[in-house]
Amino acid sequence: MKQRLHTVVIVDDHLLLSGSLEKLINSFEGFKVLFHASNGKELQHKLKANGSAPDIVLLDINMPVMDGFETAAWLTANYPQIKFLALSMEDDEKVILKMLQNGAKGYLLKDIHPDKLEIALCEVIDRGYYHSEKVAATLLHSIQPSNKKEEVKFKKNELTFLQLACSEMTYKEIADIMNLSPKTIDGYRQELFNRLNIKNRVGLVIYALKNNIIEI
Amino acid sequence: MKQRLHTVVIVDDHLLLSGSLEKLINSFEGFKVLFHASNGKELQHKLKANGSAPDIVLLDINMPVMDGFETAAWLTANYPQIKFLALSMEDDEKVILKMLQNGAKGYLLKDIHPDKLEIALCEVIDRGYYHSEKVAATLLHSIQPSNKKEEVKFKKNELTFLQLACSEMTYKEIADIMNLSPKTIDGYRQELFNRLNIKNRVGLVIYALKNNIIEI
DNA sequence: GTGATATTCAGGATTTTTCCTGAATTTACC
DNA sequence: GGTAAATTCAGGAAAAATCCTGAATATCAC
Repeated sequence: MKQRLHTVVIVDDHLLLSGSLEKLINSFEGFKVLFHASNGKELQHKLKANGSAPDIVLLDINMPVMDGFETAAWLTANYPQIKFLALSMEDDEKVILKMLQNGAKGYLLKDIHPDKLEIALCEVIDRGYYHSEKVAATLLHSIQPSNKKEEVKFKKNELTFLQLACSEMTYKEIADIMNLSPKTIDGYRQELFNRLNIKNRVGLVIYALKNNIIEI
Repeated sequence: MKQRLHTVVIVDDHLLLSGSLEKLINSFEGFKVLFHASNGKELQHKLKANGSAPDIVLLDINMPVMDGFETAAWLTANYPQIKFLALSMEDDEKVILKMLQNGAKGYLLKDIHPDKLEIALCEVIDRGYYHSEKVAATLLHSIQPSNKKEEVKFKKNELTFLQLACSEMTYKEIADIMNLSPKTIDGYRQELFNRLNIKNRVGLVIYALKNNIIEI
């Protein structure tokens, strides 16, 4: 005979995906979707309203209101018994690591084959986690060449300056906004040029974009 | 009694979405998914191999190998009897217009409710097209203020300069590469500043990024 | 406190960017 | 050919960015 149904909750702002995912998951033997939420806040409310917690949460990362990172942290803190899998489009190494650090039991790319999803759900139930070859490789890679490129950290003022430098403001105007002397701003600039190994302000903009420090 | 089944083909590189979409669509009355393709090239092959053409194609826009625009043009040219709906994450006005110009019978955002998909499919069968309120509004907007912001075109040299300006090179270095006097480059710069209404080189970089003139 | 370190800021100089005007040359068109 | 328009380029100057060194101040550990 079959064991009881494992319950799943889907958190994703793309209704079309979450809706059709539900059909797919319900077609798997032994799994049933309890409900959806389109962001973390909604998940919080529905979990509180709904008495019973699901076995598994499928958690999208890119969401409005309360994104996957926050939601992951909250789930880990408040519902440690719920196992959740991160669901995302891109395989950004930093993003993967952050989600796993926040307690995700696995990381699924949205371009996987549907059969893989069934495998992943079963493995999470049976072994407590699921890691695709791709993610496993990423994990391996993340610990190997860590000595090569050391972490670049920014102090709060440096970050503010970096963001403001990606605008049409002059350094003098930036100094006014930050309530600092233009000479201090010049110091920030010089320090960043050295640390990031760039030659001019355009380099700053490119760096900020590549490292997701600003959006355009 | 029910009329014959309407056939659907899904073209999307996200297997998870296309796989679960299949379940969803098959659950709609009167619709059946024939097959998937993960890009335009694959669709071409499968259409040729498969004798019968589907009634409807759901066409993702962002795909590798052969994207939605190319595929749309090819479908319109070679299979005019197939009605296809564009499927996308973003509601970029230019993208919507381009797909509709290329023959799409409608434009679906991936965050719509699954019920909307059923409505869209039925309307495409019955009326030949489907336009959500959002897309209809975009269409309206695109024809109204068209007189306000006129098209911005670039000459070949201007474009080259614009791209090179988004680097750490000085204008003198750019002039050397383009085999022109630094004063000519200065002329390009000034002309672009005026036309694009920007104040400095950072503005150029931002403009180039926003308008997909460069990639980072 | 006291020394070490980090932060803020100045002086001063050079390079680059930005701006304005106009001239020489090329191209387009009738 | 001749005229209009576009393109290329110069002179010259002000503003901004870039670079280097060092000093005053604040912060922190002990």
